[in-house]
Amino acid sequence: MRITIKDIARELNVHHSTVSRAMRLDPRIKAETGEIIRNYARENGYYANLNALRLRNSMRNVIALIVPNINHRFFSNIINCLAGLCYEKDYILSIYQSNENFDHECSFIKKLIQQDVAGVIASISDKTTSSDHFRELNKLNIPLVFFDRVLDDIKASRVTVNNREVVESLVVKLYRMGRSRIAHISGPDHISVFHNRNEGYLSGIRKISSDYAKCICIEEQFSPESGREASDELFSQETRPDAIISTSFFLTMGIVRYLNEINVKIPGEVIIAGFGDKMFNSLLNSDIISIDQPGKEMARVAFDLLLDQIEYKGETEKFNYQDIILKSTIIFT
Amino acid sequence: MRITIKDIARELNVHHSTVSRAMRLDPRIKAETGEIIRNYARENGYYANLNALRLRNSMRNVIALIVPNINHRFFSNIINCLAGLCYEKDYILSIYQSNENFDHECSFIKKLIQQDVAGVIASISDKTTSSDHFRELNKLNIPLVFFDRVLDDIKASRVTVNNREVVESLVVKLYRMGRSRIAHISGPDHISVFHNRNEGYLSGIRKISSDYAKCICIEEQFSPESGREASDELFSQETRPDAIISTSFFLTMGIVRYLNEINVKIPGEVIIAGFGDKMFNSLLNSDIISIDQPGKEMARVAFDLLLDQIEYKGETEKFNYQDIILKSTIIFT
DNA sequence: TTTTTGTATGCACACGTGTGTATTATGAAA
DNA sequence: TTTCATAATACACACGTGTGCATACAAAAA
Repeated sequence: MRITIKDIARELNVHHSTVSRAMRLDPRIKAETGEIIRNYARENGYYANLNALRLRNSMRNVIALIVPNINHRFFSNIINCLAGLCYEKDYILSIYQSNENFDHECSFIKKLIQQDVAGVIASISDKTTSSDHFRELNKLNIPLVFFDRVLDDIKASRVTVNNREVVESLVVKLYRMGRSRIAHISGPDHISVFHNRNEGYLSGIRKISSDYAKCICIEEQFSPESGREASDELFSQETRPDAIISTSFFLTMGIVRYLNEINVKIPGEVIIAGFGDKMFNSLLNSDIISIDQPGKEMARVAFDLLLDQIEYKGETEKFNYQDIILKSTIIFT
Repeated sequence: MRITIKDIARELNVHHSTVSRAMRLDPRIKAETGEIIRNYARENGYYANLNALRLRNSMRNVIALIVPNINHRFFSNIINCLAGLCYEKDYILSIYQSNENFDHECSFIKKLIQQDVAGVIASISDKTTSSDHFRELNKLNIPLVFFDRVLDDIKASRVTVNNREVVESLVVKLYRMGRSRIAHISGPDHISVFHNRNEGYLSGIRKISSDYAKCICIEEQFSPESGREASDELFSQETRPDAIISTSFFLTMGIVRYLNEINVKIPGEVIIAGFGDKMFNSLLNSDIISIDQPGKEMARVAFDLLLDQIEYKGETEKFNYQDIILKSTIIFT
């Protein structure tokens, strides 16, 4: 199959260690011999076997990424950024998609460990409640950084956005814009992201002392349909909302369509604020308020934190895990 | 660091080969001994070293995927599907993003070879004109399948969609709908996908014997801005189009916005047909005709073709490379 | 008891590389 | 020619695992 240093050695009647040294330009090999060997290697398409190298040097140059779903703008953006960063630093990025499946997530951890990865960057599935499988990484001192959807009870750095604060301040801002019946269409409360948004929502409602507080947590996969159903629930009640905060673009799609159908004016009768790209939100209706997540920055910070852990050589117990909270921005125009 | 079979062997006063056999449930190891060993291994968190396994068994369980850009719905959808397929078949999917950069693509090939991957699935960058770097894979008998954006002069299977036919038939259909000034906003002609669409366009125009034929090839990255500029070019000429075929969603965004601004009615005055998700296209205007790419099927077929090559044990020269052309569907509603 | 049969485990090598140390070859000085 | 220093290369082992074969030991048959 592939040619090895032993093949070269046999062919040129030298020892394989000589070939090895020649390839790494070791000065102990005579220049002339080195030339001959390297030429032969080049001409015969020699490639060092990475598995052997890794074994020999216990080399780790793979960074693993676990995400719930690649086919999702937020995550594919993160991947895009991480891919670039890894390329620069000569790491290989191995991507694992849990598909919101807890068992897959567990089995990935095992594979990662076997792979002997340098470190793991992860955003947990929406079924993940226990952190036992991740704790396995701790045991083996494999660096771990969570982003966006995080677990708390485990040694790891975390990068999140200020979900709590941004929703709270959004509620207050909507109140100042004259809205007091503000609804919230959110995700499963056991996921950190949505939990924080829910908390922010409630705390905002308390601040403005409104007696209208409706928070619908969508448990299934976000889709226009579930967005539509949630809005229908809100609008079939006696008191209707005059503002809705939506936690995902696909939900917002359903909400906007529903409102169009029942002829409710945006933003006149109901203001819509949704998490996600301004560009995509404005496709639905240019008056939607967008809460933009700093994906690029998140990737950068997560990567840097992971590298810190990878390069840290001191006592494990003393490592200073970081908990970085980035700011998302509310775009009104 | 991590515990090895040698550590276990030393601890339990047996030979490491005994441990190895015990772990693989070799019947030659006494049940009782096996139990003791496996228990010890479990309790002490033993994980087989994959690099050693790979070296020992010249095991290849990594499939590499090269794509121009992960953060793109078409590709992220493909990745999503491939991730699932790989998971089922116990392959690890290693994803490389060329970022439309030729040098990155070349350097990836080298890394792939070193990695000793089982096979490669690739969609080339828009800068790639030579296939020399991919030919390196041929030399080493590393299975290769192209999808969507393919190279011709190389031993590989290919999965594409019937770009030529679908655009040709679309032109004819638009003609039957009463349109004769059909424009085409496309991508770089040296990329197979766009080349075929362009050919289909021209051939369609010939079929309907129209004397209006405007094909604008966007060379830079697709964006709403470039879509807008292209439409502006079309509409600032004396004869205006009454139908536009757009090659990408982001272009379509720009086109639709431009038409809204200059108050041209869709589909009354101009019919818009765009490649991409029906769901996204209809966000822009529910009357847009969508040309849907069978992403899931493409992933499935590419994966199967790759597995065929991987599992093929006969003479390399005799392998029957496939050239599969899938059908994209035109969605009118 | 000895021989046979079978069972349980150990030994040695292989996979491809890299490196400390030993060995040989080369040339210069004695 | 011998001796020594130095340059050039070979040897042997290690990384962690798996496996054919040899060995050891026990039980059953002779």
